[in-house]
Amino acid sequence: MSMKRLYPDRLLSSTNSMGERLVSELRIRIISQDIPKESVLSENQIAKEYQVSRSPVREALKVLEREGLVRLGRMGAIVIGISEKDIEEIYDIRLLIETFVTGRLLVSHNDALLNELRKVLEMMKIAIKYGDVDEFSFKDIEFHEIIIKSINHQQILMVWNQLRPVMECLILLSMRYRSKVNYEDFDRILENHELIIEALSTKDSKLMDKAFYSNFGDVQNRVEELWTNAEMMKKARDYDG
Amino acid sequence: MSMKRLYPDRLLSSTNSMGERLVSELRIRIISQDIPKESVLSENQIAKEYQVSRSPVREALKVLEREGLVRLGRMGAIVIGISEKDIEEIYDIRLLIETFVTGRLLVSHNDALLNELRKVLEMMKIAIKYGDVDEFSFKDIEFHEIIIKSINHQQILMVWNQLRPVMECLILLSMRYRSKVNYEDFDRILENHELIIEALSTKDSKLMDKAFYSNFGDVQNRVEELWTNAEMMKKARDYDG
DNA sequence: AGGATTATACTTGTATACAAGTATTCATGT
DNA sequence: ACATGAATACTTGTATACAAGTATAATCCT
Repeated sequence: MSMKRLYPDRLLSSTNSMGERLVSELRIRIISQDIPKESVLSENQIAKEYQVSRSPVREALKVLEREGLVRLGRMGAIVIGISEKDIEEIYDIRLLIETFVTGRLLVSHNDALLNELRKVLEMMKIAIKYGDVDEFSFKDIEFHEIIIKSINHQQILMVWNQLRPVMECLILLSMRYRSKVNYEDFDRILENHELIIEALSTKDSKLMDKAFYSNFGDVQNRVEELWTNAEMMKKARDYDG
Repeated sequence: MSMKRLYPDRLLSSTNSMGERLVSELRIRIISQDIPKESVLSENQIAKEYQVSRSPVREALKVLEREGLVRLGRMGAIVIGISEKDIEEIYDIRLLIETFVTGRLLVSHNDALLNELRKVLEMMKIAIKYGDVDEFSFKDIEFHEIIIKSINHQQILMVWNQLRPVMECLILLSMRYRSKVNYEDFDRILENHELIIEALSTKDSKLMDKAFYSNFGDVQNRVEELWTNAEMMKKARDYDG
């Protein structure tokens, strides 16, 4: 790949195939509107651009189709991208998942889980202390993923896994943007995660719902403008740590 | 493809590529345990068996991996298959989806939806009257899909779409099995669908929940033994209308 | 005989070649 | 000038070829 890469390398385990890298790179380019909506991509064109053959490109496009980011027609892949409605809907699903999960966690106590969550939260604090926004984003997702994995529900996990990559991009971009505009937001995000741990530890279901709900509000509402304002999105794209 | 095909042709629109056909065929073979769990499939082996090249096979396996039916390792694809826990979990998700959807339907009245549901229900009755179990199954799924699609929630639809093919197989197999063992089950399934329509039309949320819940119970519990008993599964596989 | 090492037959990932179909363009006929 | 049709340059879907890696089997050495 020749051009500047938007997706951070460290999130790609070195064993990943070219196809998987392509997916990550194309995904964030589409979501950040570096590849504009309704543009048409062809396998050959992308293959040429990234100096690879059609095989991994084809693979990548299939994945992006399943994530709803492109529509594969007979004549090229049409870029759908992400709308504000999509983002709302994604958080609908996330709320569904997390409500389901915490519902099950109320009846099973699990100290190991709480410990791991505290560990990740500490890491989030460190990350933000040193201005490592990408790492912060990654750990944020990991925090929630740990909770979801804790109930051992394969199908819920699959739904999460389908959503995860897109959400990762959304969070990554919004956090990068914040880091230049609303740095104090991070404190509130951290507080929210404390609240989640608190709710899980006391098994207070109302507190739990409140914590998740306000977490979504925090993560999402504050940067609504990001998704419609091209200038702001450019800032988020051009972030380089 | 040379051997007997388990997946009914008519559900494959003729425009489908070889890869998509392969997916459907492999999926039902895995779920019906015609391909046993923990067996190892290689791209070359399947390609040879179905007289196609590796390209469509590779594509098919990737899809099956996303559905959790196989695990793609460095050395062949290991068949995971479906466990009873998986089935329970799938119906967890389905309940989540349908509860979410009907929650939204309570505030928006939609006569066109009800009409379409009645139409499909009539078709289900005809199908079963003439002993067309596959068509009955297909219409059953369509019934629920229509409801889900009615709220115009892209992400919910994507979750449904991810689940749909596997569920289609589960329903297809269980219905085939019923048709030889518990034919009267179909009447109760029809009644349940009447109940759903009734609940939707009166906007009775309790009735709605009850209808969906008992529908799941009906669809699922009665044939639990199917998924553990190889003989029964063979019957369901060998169904030929 | 038994353990290490080379050979071999597999596996996937990627590149390339070919076939079939579609949109565009350009020429041609009136 | 304009509609019609043939040529061309694209597109995807599939098949095949090659490279790199891995497990199994055979061989060799002690």
